[in-house]
Amino acid sequence: MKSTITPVPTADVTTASKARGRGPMRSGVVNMKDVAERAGVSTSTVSRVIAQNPAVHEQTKERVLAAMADLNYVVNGLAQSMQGRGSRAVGFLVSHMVGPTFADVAQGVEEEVAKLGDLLTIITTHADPSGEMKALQQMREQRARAVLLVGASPTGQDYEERLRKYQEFLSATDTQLILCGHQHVSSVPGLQSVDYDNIGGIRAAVEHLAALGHRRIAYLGAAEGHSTAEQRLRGFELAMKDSGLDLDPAIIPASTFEVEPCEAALENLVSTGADFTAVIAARDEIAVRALRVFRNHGLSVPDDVSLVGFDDMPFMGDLTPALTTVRVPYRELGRRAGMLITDSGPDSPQVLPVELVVRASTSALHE
Amino acid sequence: MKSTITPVPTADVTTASKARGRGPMRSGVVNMKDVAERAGVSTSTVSRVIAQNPAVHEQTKERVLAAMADLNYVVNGLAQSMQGRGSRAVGFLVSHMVGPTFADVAQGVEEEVAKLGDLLTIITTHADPSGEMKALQQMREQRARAVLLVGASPTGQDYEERLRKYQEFLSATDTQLILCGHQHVSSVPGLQSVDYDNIGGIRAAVEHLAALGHRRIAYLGAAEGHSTAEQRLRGFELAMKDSGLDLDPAIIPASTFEVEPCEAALENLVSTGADFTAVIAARDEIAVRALRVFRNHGLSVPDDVSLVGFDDMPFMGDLTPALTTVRVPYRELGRRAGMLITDSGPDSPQVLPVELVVRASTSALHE
DNA sequence: TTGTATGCGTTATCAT
DNA sequence: ATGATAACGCATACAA
Repeated sequence: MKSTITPVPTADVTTASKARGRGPMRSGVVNMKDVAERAGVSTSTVSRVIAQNPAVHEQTKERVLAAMADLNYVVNGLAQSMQGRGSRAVGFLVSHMVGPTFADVAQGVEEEVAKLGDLLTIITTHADPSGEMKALQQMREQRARAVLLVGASPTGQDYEERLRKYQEFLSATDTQLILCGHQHVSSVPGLQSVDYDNIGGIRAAVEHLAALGHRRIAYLGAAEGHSTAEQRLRGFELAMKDSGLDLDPAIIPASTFEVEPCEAALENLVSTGADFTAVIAARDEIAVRALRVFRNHGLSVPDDVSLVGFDDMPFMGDLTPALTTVRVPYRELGRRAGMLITDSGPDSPQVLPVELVVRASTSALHE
Repeated sequence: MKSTITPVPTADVTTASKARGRGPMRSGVVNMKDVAERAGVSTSTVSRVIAQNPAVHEQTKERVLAAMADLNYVVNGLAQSMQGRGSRAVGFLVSHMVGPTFADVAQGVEEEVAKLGDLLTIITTHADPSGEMKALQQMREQRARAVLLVGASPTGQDYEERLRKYQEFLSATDTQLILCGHQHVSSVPGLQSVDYDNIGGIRAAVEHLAALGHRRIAYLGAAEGHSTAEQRLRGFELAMKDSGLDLDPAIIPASTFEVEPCEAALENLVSTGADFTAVIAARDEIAVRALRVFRNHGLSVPDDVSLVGFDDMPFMGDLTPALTTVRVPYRELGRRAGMLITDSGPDSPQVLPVELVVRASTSALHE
């Protein structure tokens, strides 16, 4: 029968309190050498047992395993990572951890990288270049396998320049850089990306409204300088043109991707009696505000005006009226990004399709 | 003038391709020794510069800094951590990364631990003991500073036993175990916890309804075996008693904490003409379904029946009618957990207060 | 102020 | 099948 020693984890180890000369103190945690001594073998053998190396005698292996159990041994992953195989960290950089879209993307990534035993490290950058650099530096120091830049970014030459710097920055530690939920940037060599079809989503919305007879479609969230906002706006412009509809600046108020300014802009549109029969909101959160504005003004959705959102956030189908919106496969987006890291997906830039979910907030134009 | 050498990160390092005898191959990444040689100093000096040790001559320091820049040197955080210096991992274990509550808690934790330079590692356990153990093992191997068990859990002796095991398990690597969003478990010594006031939240809901004249209050989400569900149900029972109201099993259908069964239970209640004037849903998501059921049956909220939810998820104020619900400070919950790790908060078990947000779904009982 | 020597815990190579 | 040894990259005690 096996011995039933109850080990006291951090104490009673042979060398625990050994008086030593130089260098830092022992952590007090059981290490491989302790196991080796207890099992009467060398550390090499212990290492082999851990690595499941078959070239270990069955009996020896059992002795080692027993020693490990007795001493409550836990292999040091940091030391393992130092042996060249690289660390198992995958960095997930996001401006803020906000809402279900973040959660879905993160979940998708985790599902994939966990398959290989990689660890997802999430850092918020506060939408700040210096925060971004700080996070990248941490990921370099951790010798991360990959870093995901998740979500929208400022647009323009500046940012591409920054990405280029990031890419070079990370190359010093052989860390892969991946854009997730951001249009592909071809000017940065070696930069991979996974995105979803913003343009197609807005196009679907426009075509849906056009098919219902709408010709005067307002757009909320028209903004420059924000990658996602620009993509969606561009989609709107393209689709309107392709549908033979007029792009009237009067009902495409320039604002930001934020909720408040859009609400104010719509408020203004409604108060001044602007001419439109439908509204496309660049984000569900804007659409929700629009709903509120219309209600305040005694306007009925969809009888007086049709409304389409974007993202299909939770509860959008539970509003009154239920919101017609564009569903984005955020979870799948994360999964694809993860597959890029684990080499189980194609290397070419991916753009995931989105889907228009038609609900009650849109209806055919009367007469 | 300084030299303007453009360094090629992973190549051209003096010892990069040195033929060697034993051990693993060099990673090819610039290390401290490379920097030391280039600066004409010892690695000790380089180390001191990195550690901001003031006992380094200004000129020497600049030479070292220059060498680091030239070679594109990045300190190895893993090696640092092995000396007890570098940043450490903080594990965030959650069954699924779902919704804004998860995101808020995680954001709160990150805010705090980032202050010490620690890294937040998020792992999903799939509500599965073996997944939990796997995650704990990974965190031990990473020598994590702390592990957070986030969210509800199964209840019962079994689970407390498991927690005890977890605690002992993690003690082998000096890793702190913290419960977050779960009632304190005093039977496990050394186990810390941060929770919010489920009981008080439901009590506030009951008292609000009672003040409005309601006496027949139904409860949706009455379930055993789920820590949060049990807490809230217990809060309901206590508050009803304290308010002098009857606990009628007929309108407290036993179900689960899941949405579907609760919806079915309410459907049944309504169809059979059960006697109640108000409903408390144990979660907002259940409340949303209740809204749907009432609408389908032509019942008006709050005219025919008042409704209260719990969590104050996004958009609850945008429903029709706007939902009265209990707001939980999830972000602050995360922050407190983080403070436990960084030792900037009290060690005693914390229970954060919640707040009833009164909106349109509740109203005074007619006559 | 700086360098030397040693240790952190692991794995890979070579030799037996 | 097993062990001795030399890395991995860094930090510290001590000597100078």
